Amino acid sequence: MLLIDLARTSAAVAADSARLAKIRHLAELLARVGPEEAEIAIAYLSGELPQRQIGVGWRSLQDLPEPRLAATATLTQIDAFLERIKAQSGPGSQAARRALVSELFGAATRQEQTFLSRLLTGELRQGALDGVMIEAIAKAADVPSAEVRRALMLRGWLPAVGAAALAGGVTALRDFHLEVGRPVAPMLAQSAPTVTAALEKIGGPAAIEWKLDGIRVQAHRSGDEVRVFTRTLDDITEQVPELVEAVRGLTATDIVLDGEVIALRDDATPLPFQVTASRVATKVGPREVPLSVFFFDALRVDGADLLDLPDAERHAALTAAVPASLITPRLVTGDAEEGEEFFAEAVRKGHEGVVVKAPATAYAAGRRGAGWIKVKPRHTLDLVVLAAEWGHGRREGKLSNLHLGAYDPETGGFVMLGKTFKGLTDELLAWQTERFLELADGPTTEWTVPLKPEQVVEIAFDGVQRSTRYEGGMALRFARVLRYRPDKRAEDADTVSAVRALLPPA
DNA sequence: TTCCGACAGTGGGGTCGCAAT
DNA sequence: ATTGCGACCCCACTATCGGAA
Repeated sequence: MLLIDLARTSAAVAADSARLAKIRHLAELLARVGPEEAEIAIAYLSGELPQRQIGVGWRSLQDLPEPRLAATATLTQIDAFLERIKAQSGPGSQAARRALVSELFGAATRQEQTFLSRLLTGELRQGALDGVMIEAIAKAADVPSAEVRRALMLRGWLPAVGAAALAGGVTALRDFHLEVGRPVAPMLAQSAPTVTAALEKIGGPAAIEWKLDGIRVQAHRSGDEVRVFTRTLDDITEQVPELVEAVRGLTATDIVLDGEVIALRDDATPLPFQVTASRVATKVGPREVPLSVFFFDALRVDGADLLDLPDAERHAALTAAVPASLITPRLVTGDAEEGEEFFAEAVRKGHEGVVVKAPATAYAAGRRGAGWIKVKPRHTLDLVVLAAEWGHGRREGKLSNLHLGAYDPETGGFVMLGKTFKGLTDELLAWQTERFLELADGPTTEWTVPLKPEQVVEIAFDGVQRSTRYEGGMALRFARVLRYRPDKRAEDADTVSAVRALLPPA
């Protein structure tokens, strides 16, 4: 199959807003692709690469050669080429990559170039990724989409699942099983503003667990062999020896556990997320900060798969196999007041919040099902918009991303604390574009419009963290817009010292 | 007919490793 | 030694479609 076939399908998918039409376009193409190229086609059309990453990002795709007129490249050829690009390493590798990228794009038509650069930068923008592709595979292979979804959870890689479905139907999909050593796509959580709201959503007693601000891990053990994977199924075994030892210390030898690694102080309160992230990312050099691990789910214990069991039964298996010191604190209750107090206690101890879990829910990966609901405290500040950036994609032509500042009464100036683009409705985007063009003041760059510091905006965020990026030495975590405050003047905005007071101890 | 679950899109700060400067 | 890029960790929110109610 030719790359241009995929590029055309992608364009057709992008042109139709209806999801069913997108699925039809994708399924039609999948029906035509041969077994050798099925994985590549599914990967590309769901915005992924068989190589996963090849070391080429937006910057490497800035100056591309003129396109050709004739499209001749096959999927197999493109795949082999990307493999070559990925294989470059050592001194001279960046130049070699550039040369190969140039060769690849020089042999492509304009439409192929567009498709390839979007694919390589991870911005396919066709309104279809894994979720829609699952439906397209189900349609093309004439199998229930639930079967595709389940196989994906177990295998963690949709192109492989899709190729199997196209070649062997439901029978092939049912051949995917939980394998110790191969990571399962992790179950994710929705969110709610309060524990009370979360309990209402679940509609009965629920398990409430501390939400630790660390890194999600899935630990597999078979005999003495232990492997540890992240949320995106990357293998981080070498970076977390403490976790490996903890799992080796269990009596169960055939086990798959879900949990969180985190760096704690001596008094068991959590260190900032940055500390945990730094420790886990470090492959070479000293490991001064110790890591702790807390498990909250068991997917397999002593050869028994638990995925389809309700949460309560999986947790019973977890407590039977793992000592309490390695299990996330948990309370089962239907009482909202008791639940709120448990949440407050977790927050008092410095943790991120809680996760509320419906007792009957099976382990379901991929979808953010209503089985798990996270609850975190929310802070707010009134800040001043210092600049705005032009948006991309569906926000093109709109001023989208805001630079946020706190008031400094000592200088009469403003200290930048970060940016946000979240929480804006289309209406608000339109309004702020007009408003900010009126406030524009100073040298505009290609993307950024500096503003007179007059517009106050109420911002929600999860916390204040230390920053080397901003002069004030602080940045907001997960900032989002709540509403504009036309009633406030810039001098009425929250002050730098008020923000500093929210900074946790080092 | 209305409601709501699931999905895709739009980007945020921070960290590391690696190659180039 | 420093800088820039790519890849990864954490992530919130809105718009939209289409099946459920």
